[in-house]
Amino acid sequence: MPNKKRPAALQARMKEVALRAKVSAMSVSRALRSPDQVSSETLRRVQKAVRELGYVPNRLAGGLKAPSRTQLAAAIVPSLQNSLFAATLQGLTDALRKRGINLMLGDSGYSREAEESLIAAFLAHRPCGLVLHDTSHTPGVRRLVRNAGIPVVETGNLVNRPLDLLVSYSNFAAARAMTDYLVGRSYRRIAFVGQIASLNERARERQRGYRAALTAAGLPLEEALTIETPGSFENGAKAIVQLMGVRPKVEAVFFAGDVLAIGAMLECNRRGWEVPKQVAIAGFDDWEISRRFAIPITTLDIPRYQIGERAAALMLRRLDGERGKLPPIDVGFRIIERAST
Amino acid sequence: MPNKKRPAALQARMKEVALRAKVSAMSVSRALRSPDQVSSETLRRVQKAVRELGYVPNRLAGGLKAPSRTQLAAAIVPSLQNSLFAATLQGLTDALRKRGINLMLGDSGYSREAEESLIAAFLAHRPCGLVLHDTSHTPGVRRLVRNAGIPVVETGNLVNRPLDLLVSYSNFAAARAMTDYLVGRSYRRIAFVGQIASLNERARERQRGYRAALTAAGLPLEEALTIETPGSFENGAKAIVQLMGVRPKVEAVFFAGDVLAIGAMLECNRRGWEVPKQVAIAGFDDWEISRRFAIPITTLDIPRYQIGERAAALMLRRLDGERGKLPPIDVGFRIIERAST
DNA sequence: TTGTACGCGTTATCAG
DNA sequence: CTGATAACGCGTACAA
Repeated sequence: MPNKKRPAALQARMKEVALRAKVSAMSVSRALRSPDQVSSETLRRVQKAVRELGYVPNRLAGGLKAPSRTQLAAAIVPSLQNSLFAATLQGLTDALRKRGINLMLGDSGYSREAEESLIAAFLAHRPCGLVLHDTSHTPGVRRLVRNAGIPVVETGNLVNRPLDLLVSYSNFAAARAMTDYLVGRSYRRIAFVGQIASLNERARERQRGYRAALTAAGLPLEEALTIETPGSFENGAKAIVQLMGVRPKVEAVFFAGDVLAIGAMLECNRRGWEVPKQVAIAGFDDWEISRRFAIPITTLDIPRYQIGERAAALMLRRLDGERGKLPPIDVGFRIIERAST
Repeated sequence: MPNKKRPAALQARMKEVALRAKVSAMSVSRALRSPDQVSSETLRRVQKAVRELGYVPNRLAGGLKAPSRTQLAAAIVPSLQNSLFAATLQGLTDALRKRGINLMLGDSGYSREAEESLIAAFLAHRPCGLVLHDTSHTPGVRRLVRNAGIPVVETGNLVNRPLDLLVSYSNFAAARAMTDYLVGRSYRRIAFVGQIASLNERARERQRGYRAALTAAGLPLEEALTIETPGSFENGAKAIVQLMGVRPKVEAVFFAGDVLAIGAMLECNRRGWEVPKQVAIAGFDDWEISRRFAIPITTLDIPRYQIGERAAALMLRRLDGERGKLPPIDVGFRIIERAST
C-alpha cells in the first residue's frame, strides 16, 4: 500500500501545490494573494499546479493566522422569508462577492435573545464583518461585538446611537411623509394599521410618524383608528373590515407594510368596496404586486437592494483600514403615488 | 506599557480560560465539547471562567485540526429573492441550528458556472456539508464535491443520478398530476405557461409532465398552447392575454409557477374576464396570496419547509457517521383544489 | 524575488 | 479523569 498516510485522495494542500510547481509554499501563497509580487514564471507554474490539482485554499488556516481576513461575513435578519430582507441580502452578497467575501446567514425570528445567541455562534467562525437588520439589542450583543473588534453595520432604522456603522432610512420620516401626503390629498379621517409596536422598533417609529403628521395637521388622534397586528394578507383584510365599520367613516388607511395593504385591497375587491372612492389605501415598501392591481396601490419605495450594497461598501472601507467613525448613511425613501389614493 | 503584546483587549483564548479555571486547556476543550467526560468540579470551574471572560470558541482552529466538524454548512439557491427557496432555507437553518451548525448562503443566479465558482469559494471555508437546489451541474462541480468528501444534498428535483443525497419532489409527476386533474374536470383545450425550459431542468420537467398528461388523455399537443417566459406577475398577465386570443378558445391554463398564475389572475380581474367561466387557471406552489383572491387559485402545494428540514436531517446522518448510499427522499406534493378551476 | 522558521488556537493521542 | 505534546495549513517576519 503506497498510501502516504492520507486516508482518501482529498483536498490538496498548499505544500503539494508547491512541490508540483517546484517552488516553496510561500511562493504559492504569494502567487495566489498578490500575483504582482512574484515573477511571471513562478506565477505561471503555480497557476498550472493549482489547476491540475484542483487546489482549494484553506481559509481556516489563513484566518487563524490573519484574523480580520477570514473572507467571511455574517448577517442576521429578522426573518429569512420576508422579501424585503431578501432584497437587502442580495445587495449585500453581490457587493461582497466582488471582493471574495462569502456570507453566513441566520434569522433572529424577531427576538433579541435569539439575535444574541446567533451572534455568539457566528463569532465562533471569526467573521470579518457583521450586518444586523435590527437596531435594538441586548446588552450582551454590545459586549460581543465590542470584543469581536470587527465592523458592524445596522440596516433597519436610522437610529441615533448605532453600535458602529449604519445604512438605513428613517421609518419615522417615511411614515410621516406618507401621512402628510394623505392629508395633502384632503383626507381627514386617516387610519393607521401597522405591526405590533411593542415588539419592533421599526413599527414603533412608523406609528410615531403617523401621529406626528396628524398632530402637525391639527387632526385628532383617535384610538379606534390605530390597529396593531402581525403582518399578513389575512390581517390586512381583517383590519380594513374592522375600519370600515367605524363611524364616522374612515376616509383613508395607511398600512405600514405592503403585505397588509395588499390583503386589504384583495378584501375590498372581494366585497366590491371601491378604492379610493369609499376608502383610500396606502402601503409601505412597494411590493411588485402592489402596482399590478386594477387599482394600483400608492406606497413607499425603500431602496432595499441599495441598503445591502452600501452596507457592504461601508464594511469594506473598514476592512481596508479606515478607522474613524464613519457617518451614518441615509438612503431615503420615495412616495409612489398611484390610483388607490 | 504593561501591554502583553496583544493590541486591544480582544477575544479570550482557550488558554486564558484554562488559566482562570486552574485547569489545562485540554480540560477546557473537553468540558465544552463533551461535558460528561470531565468531573463535575472541572465542568463548573470551566463554565464559570467561560462566562466571566465571555469566551467565544474559535472554530477556525477547531476545524483546522478536525475537518468535517467545522459546524458550518453551505447552501446555494438559484435566487435569494424567491420565496420558495426561502422556505426551504428556513427549514434548513432551523434544523441545523439545533445542532449548532451555521449556514453560509449564496445564490447562483440560475447559472451553472456561477454555481461552480461559488462552490469553490465556499469549500475554502471547509463546510461540513453542502446543499444545492439545482440538480444540473458542470463537470467541475462533480470534481469539487468529490474531492471535498462532504455530504451534498440536492433539493430541486427528483433526479435519477444525484451527486450524493437527495430530498425533493418530482416536478414531472406534479405537473402531470395537475394536468390530469384539469383533464378530469373536463377541460380539453389546456394551455401551459412555464419558465424557459432550456435554462432550467425543473421547468423542463414540468413541461414534460404537462405533455405526458395530454398525450395519455389522447389530446393533441399544440404549439400555440405552450408559452415559455421568465417568471413575473407581468409575464403571467401577458401570457393570459396572448392565450385568450387563440382560436378555438383555450379553456384552461396551467401556470407552472404561482407568480405567473397570480399575474394572470390580476389581469383577468382588471379586464373583467370571469374565472373559471371564461378560462380556468391553475398554479404551482401555493403562495399565500393565491388563496386570498375573490376566486382563489387551484394550485400545487410543495412542502418546501420540509425539504429543508429533511435535507438537514440527511446531512446530519452522514456527519454522525453513516456511510452507505442513503436512498433519495420524495416529499411529494398535493393538489389544492379551489374555485379557479 | 524567494525561502526558512515559527506561531495562530484548537484537538487527537497517549501517558499518567 | 487529566495533562503534555504534536500536529492541522497557512501567513508574518525576517533572512538570503
